[in-house]
Amino acid sequence: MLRTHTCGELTIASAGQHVTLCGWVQRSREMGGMIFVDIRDRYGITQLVFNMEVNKELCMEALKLGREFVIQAKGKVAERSNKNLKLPTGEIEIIVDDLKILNAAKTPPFTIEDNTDGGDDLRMKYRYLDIRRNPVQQNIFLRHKMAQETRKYLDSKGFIEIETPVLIKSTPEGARDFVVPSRMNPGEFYALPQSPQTFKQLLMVACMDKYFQIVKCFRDEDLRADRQPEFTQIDCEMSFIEREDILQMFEGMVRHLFKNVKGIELPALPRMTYDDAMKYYGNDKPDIRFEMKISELNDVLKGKGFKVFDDSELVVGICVPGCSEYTRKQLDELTDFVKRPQIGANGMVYAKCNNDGTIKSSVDKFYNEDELKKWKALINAQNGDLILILAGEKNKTRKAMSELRLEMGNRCGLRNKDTYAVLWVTDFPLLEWNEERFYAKHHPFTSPDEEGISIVGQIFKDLSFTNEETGNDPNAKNMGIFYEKYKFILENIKANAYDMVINGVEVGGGSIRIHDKTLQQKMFSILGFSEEEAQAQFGFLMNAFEYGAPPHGGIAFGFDRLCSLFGGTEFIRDFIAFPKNNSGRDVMIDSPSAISAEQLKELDISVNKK
RNA sequence: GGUCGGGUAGUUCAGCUUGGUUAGAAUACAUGCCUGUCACGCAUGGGGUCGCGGGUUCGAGCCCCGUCCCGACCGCCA
Repeated sequence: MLRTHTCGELTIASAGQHVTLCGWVQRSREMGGMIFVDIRDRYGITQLVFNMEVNKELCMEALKLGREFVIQAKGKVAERSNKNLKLPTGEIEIIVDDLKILNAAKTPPFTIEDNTDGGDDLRMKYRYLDIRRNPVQQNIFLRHKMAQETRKYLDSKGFIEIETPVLIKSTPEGARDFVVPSRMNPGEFYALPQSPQTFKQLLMVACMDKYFQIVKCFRDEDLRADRQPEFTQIDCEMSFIEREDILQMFEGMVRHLFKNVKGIELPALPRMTYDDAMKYYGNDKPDIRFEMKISELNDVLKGKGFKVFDDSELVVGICVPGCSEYTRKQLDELTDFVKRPQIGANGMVYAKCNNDGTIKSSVDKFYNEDELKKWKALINAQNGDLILILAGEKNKTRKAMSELRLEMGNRCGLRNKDTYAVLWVTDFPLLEWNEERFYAKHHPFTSPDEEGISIVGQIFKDLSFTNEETGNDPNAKNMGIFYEKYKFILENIKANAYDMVINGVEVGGGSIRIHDKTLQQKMFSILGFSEEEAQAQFGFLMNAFEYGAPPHGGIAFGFDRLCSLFGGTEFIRDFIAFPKNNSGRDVMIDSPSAISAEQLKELDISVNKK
């Protein structure tokens, strides 16, 4: 060992000991006759002292030290005459008698300090220096702790960790695949998994019963602050269970994590249906750290001659507590906020519930004081509150109001990052209509709820939904006829699916899966797959279902997001050792990059030159 | 694919509204002084392709057009 101790462990109790420390030079302070050098490693910082009068030669060595030099220092632990109570090791220092420079260092491009002067781009380029900084280290330690506690909990519940392959098969549903050419099979490609979904289901067929994996997944879609092209999931699946078993098991997991990582005892998780989430929060991942629920106001506000409301499908309002004194300027800001193209509202109506009981609105022309009082009652506003109203097409208006609600939550300081509101959102729609066909909202292996299963059965029975009738071809006209006939019914089928939401962030989602080949085939039909396509892409799964598939279901958590939430930010990049930038590039290793003509030839691939 | 913001010293930024002297500050770095500092202090100094290309103008860091890069968001993310 090159060291006897780390830079974070020596205290007054060690005074008098002769020790050897290794680490990086944080900073040196030259005082003429004395030199103080802070030496840093993963564990902390310790002060080294050199004295001109005691050992001039050693001081001359110490003067050569620059920031981030790697050194080994031997010396005696001594109590400081001037203690620094800000440091855990601040009561002692090392009176150095031997100093070795293990490696010199160039001056780093940014300061290695908690509040660095480096910008994001530069820090990513020199991520190995960035990671030396304490806040980044803390994030990485947090992630480690989260992973260990996750394993501890799941292991204690009898889950076994099984690795699934990374080189798999491209499928048309869902996100774009990252694709890997196969040299041995020219012209053919593997795909990297978007999730180990089908493999974990096959493990259930294989009697593994309770499976988990902390696993990298890949999606070739545009990035966000909370989205990376490669990310980590806590992927789980169980057999012989119902929805309730999964909710209990993983409520237990998140409670375990909060307790053991954050020291927080979480209350029992509330549950909300998707329909209620959309109605009251305008969003399927509501932030319930604060109330400010959305009220639907059609009954009272429509039909009074205000054309904007009268022509709207939906009029919604929120009551912002204590904001009746908002100025014209602030209200204009909010109007601009909701009119931004990303939000897309046409305007905003407000009503101030003044402290004296009067109400002043932006539509006084159309609504008298009595009408406004009805608003106030309907929305349950108090004197001093501000009512904000948006109107328009239902989904768009809900979405806009959701954004406005979150903005007002921010403005009112109701979205504290140290407060955690965790809930389950349940009963999602099974299918989503998109222009010409249905897509699975969760994924095509999701089971409809009990009612949905019988509806699907009924549809196929009614119709004798056979190949002759529809061709089972998504492009065929008769598929269109099928959709036309059953769109409304299909749209309203609920999935046996659930999401876990923390502070307005979807951290996990799962479902009870289909384990019956026939039902799975029907689902693929509804999604517009021909029998041949379904067989070609998912035959391996449906074949497996013929050999005794147990009822099963599971869930997957976005591990990076979970870590970032526990760390109090929404930037998952901060919790990934080597993240990609906005354009999917790793600026440190400069990837992706071109490959050689030789490699291309071996892979039988040609690239279009720009 | 789209909207918005940004790109000026090693680094983080100011300067741009209203074009005009040698482009500034902080920090980092270098040198000197300093025996109890710990964001040490003091003094001195070096350091600039104002992202790139074009245009307008007597004159462009500043105005216009294009382009590249970075960030946030919308679309997208079963």
